[in-house]
Amino acid sequence: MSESETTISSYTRDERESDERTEESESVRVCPECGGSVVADEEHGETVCTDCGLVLEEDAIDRGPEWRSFDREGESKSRVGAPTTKMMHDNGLSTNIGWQNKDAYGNTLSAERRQQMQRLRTWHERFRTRDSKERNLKQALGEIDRMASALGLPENVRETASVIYRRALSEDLLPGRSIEGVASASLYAAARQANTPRSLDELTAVSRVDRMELTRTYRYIVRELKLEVAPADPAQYLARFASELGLSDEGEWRARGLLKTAEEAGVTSGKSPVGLAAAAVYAASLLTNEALTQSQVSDVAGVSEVTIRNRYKELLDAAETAEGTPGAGDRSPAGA
DNA sequence: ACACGTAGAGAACTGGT
DNA sequence: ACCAGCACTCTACGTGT
Repeated sequence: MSESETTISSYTRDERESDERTEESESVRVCPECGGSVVADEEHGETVCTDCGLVLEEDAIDRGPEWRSFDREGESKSRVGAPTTKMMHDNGLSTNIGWQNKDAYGNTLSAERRQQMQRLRTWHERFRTRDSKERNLKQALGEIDRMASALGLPENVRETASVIYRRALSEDLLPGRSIEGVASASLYAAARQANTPRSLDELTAVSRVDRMELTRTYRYIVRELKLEVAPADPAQYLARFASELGLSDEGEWRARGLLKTAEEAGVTSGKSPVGLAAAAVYAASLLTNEALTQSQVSDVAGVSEVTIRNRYKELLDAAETAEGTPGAGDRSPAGA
């Protein structure tokens, strides 16, 4: 793969350099003022006369190649080519034999040649998706794409689901499980990781597997792949909520402290992170006399007022009990 | 208007068998 | 592997300040 890559890119570079040379030689003109020779100063984006210094054109656009390499040092500066994607079983890097039945010069092929090409296409396709894992992957990614479309999930979720599925495949989690089941579970996990969760019911509505198999498979792959679902840290919501509600820096700081003490007191386990963040913001607004209402916070955070009510008292209680014991050494596990 | 509490329903996870 | 129970959240409603 890397061989063909370097071949292609070096070709591209040569071609571009020769293009530049032609442009340069064509752009030699004569100065209308003094009759001297005119050159393009590409560094400054100007076309100037070398004799009298008259500027004929300025702010020229440099259409040449970039001189920096944005990927790896010393490699091609070319940006040509489609992006690779995990959504295709071969990362979108495969080649295909064209369908037009024309040769490289655009001439139509003879009947004999056409038959030959057709056979080649068939075999090429067979080799491309040769072993069972590749075929498996091809089918699964198709499923993921179909379900994601039906659920209106964005592309990054599909990418994530594809990656999860690939990991499941490479860790041999597939035997004994259906492709559709693992594909559905991957998508479910991906949607949750991307903070655009879909409920199990929504997923089973578009999936070919029933709800039980989905939950079973989902739990299995989460455990085996040690996936981090559930956005672990409530604090990551704080900044957004605080700015949308116009909470002061002081308030945001106190909210962060409330979450920290609550976590150390072990009262956050099992609670929804969004609810905790919302409650922390509300509680902090009370402490700093900023008078945010529960419904304001509820609107921005997307959790009910009831949840805020239930949580914010716990947060304040935890903060009070922690008042006397500023134990920094104690670190209780938040997850369990 | 806002804060607060409660009841009933539903969804997702956990543990027992 | 399956099922029942559980803790949590939501909606809806009523009450108090």
